[in-house]
Amino acid sequence: MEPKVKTCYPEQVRPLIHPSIDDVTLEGILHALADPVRAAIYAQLAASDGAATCSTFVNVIDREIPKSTLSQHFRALREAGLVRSERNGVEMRNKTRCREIEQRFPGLIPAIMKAYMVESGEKARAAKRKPAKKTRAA
Amino acid sequence: MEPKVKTCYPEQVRPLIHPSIDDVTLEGILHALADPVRAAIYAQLAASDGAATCSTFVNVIDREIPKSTLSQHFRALREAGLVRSERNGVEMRNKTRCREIEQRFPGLIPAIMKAYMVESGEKARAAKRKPAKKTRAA
DNA sequence: TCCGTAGTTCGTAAGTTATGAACTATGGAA
DNA sequence: TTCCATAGTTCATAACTTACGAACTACGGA
Repeated sequence: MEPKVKTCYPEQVRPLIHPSIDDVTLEGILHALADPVRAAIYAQLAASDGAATCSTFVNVIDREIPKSTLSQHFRALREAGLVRSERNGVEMRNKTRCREIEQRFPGLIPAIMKAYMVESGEKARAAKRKPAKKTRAA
Repeated sequence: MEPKVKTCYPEQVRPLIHPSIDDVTLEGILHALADPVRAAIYAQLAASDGAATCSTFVNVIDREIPKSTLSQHFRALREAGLVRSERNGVEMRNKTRCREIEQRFPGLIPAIMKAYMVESGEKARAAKRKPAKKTRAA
């Protein structure tokens, strides 16, 4: 019930946490990308690195993802060191930190993304063959 | 409370589940290797692929891992398609399926293992610098 | 000042994981 | 044979993690 000061520097109030590249761990990266939604977000972000906003991804992976869930996924990617987010007015700009990660773990992200493409190619082909089912759900 | 038939073919009773290589997923692999204990087991198994038993790994990662936990970790690695286990008398022989995975996701496992080595190199160096603390635990 | 948009936080329900205790299977010794 | 030790598995449960709706904050116009 405190009067609550309204500051002019929101970044200081709710700072976005970005680990330094030296604190980025393999465990964190694998865990973050082991989630299919986050992998899809990351892949799409990497493919079109013009700094996309969060709400761009409401429909990755062919189902609607609630705002709050998306927000958590972005936090996970950010705190794993995979993306860098910057507030820009009312929205957020997200970019991959692939350059930095490439220096720390050379070849890791490209290999994972390549595997991701292999798999999504397979899925697309399977979906074309019998278009009734979509990948798994009834 | 049934009399319970004792069969001569235990493999048929409690079969070990190994996915076919086509059912191995990127998600499964990343999830399995995102756990530090499993990553250590896999790395050690990959380095010395002479088919190690489970109990060899009671002390990976500088703390004792309970048998039941180890058993679950091996199951996770097996069901992710990362290792193949064969019963051999009273024990189990575990080998990596790296050859197969390399065909399906070329470069993936080598890149992860390389990153793993980068990180464990760092940890070893840090531990040498101040030998009091061991990597994190009190 | 009010409104709409973009995201975050919180509480909770659902799912996952770790581990001790009890169990199964196997190979050898008595 | 029967008994024992060894190697792993299964089960129950406590601890942790995750997903998502509701309520909230922040910003930029009208």
